[in-house]
Amino acid sequence: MSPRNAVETKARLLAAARDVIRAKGYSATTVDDICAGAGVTKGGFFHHFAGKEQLGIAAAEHFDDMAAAIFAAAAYRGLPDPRDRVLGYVDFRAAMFAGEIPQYTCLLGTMVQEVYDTHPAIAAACDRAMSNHVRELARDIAAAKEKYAADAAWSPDSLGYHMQAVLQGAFILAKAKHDPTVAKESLAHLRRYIESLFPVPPLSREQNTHPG
Amino acid sequence: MSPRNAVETKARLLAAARDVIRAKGYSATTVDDICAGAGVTKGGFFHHFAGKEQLGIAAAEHFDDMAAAIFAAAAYRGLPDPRDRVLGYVDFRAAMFAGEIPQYTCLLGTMVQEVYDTHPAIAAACDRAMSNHVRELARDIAAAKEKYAADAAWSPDSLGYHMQAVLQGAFILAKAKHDPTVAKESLAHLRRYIESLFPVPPLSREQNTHPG
DNA sequence: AATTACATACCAACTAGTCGGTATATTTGA
DNA sequence: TCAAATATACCGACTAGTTGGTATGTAATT
Repeated sequence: MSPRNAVETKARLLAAARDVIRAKGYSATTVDDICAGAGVTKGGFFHHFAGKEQLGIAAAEHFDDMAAAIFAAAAYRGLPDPRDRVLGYVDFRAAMFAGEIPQYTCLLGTMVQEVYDTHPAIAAACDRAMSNHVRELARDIAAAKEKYAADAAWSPDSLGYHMQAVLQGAFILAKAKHDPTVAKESLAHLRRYIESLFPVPPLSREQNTHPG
Repeated sequence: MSPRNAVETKARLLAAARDVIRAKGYSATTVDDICAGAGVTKGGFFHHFAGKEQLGIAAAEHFDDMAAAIFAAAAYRGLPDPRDRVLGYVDFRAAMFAGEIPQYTCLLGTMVQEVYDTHPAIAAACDRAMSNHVRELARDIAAAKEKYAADAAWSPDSLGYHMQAVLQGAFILAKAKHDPTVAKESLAHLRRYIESLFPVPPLSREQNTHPG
């Protein structure tokens, strides 16, 4: 809360944008909403951002950075087998479905749904952020595929995007029902699918848990 | 375009709402937008709807009715085997990913994403419409499950919702990329999953295509 | 004649963005 | 070292335009 700290004020504005937009959507959130959430006046807002659209772009990039940090630090990332890391990602996301809806839903999907046609610059920022996330995920997917399903026809990227699709759709279900139960069941289906894509050889399971 | 036809005017307003909201989102579409799309003035709009929120609710119900008619008339509905009908549904939806984005995306998912917290009545209408759709779908799923995977742990409803989740997520991917390619690949993953859920006995396939 | 189905004109509230001003840092100059 | 000068960070009132909604009028239908 220290005043006259530009980086911190900007961070508060971005955090407020992240929370308010996830709760009300991009179009319905006013810059006054964000100012109130950040404890800044309009003058301060427009000192840091050229306009509402610029804030949307910056919020998408900020969200990507935050997400990257969270997933990089998650425990499942330390698992030796890439198959376990991919499944661990799904479990990690499933465990997030708790508390208030705006806290676990995705700013990128919420924004791009509304503005894909009216604000192409925001849509492009959301695409970049989502693709960054998929790229990280696809590294583990590619490693697991090489180990357990080298000849399969699908690409690691397509599975990474499919996982994002299930997540985004699960968020919509949770919003429609004001309840994450059905959304979590959808993630359970996704997990079962991924398990089936990477069949574990019954006898050599112990050996396969070794890295490499 | 015949004037003084109340039902047709209301239908034009609902059609305009369906198209404009899918293109711009609920919050960003003004009632003037809808009036312009329907060729009606504001007085006419407020004669038919008590307010913008009432229109949103009616649009959700209208969308459900329209979708029900489309899927009831689709060719795959005539297939004798329920497994083929479930897979036929996925193929039917995949084939829809063509043309302009607002023409194949889902009004319900678009709206509920924005208004789940600010307009609970609209969110409830979207939930009802989506659940109606899933209920129809789950009838075929239940029949296929009884025939091919009677002992499986998942419920027909949960798979129906999972299929909707993949579709809703695929729409978001298509919007982010302004391209349906990745979205269609996600549906291909969904199809592969459903195939694996209903394993066809290798020798008795001919017999199994008989109804009953 | 009465009701329905619209059109037109209008309003109060709200919205993104502007603008002049002020308080705090930071740099400069002696 | 310490002002003076300048740049940065932020405030809050204001504006031009937009928005959902209303009040009133009028032509067609019953």
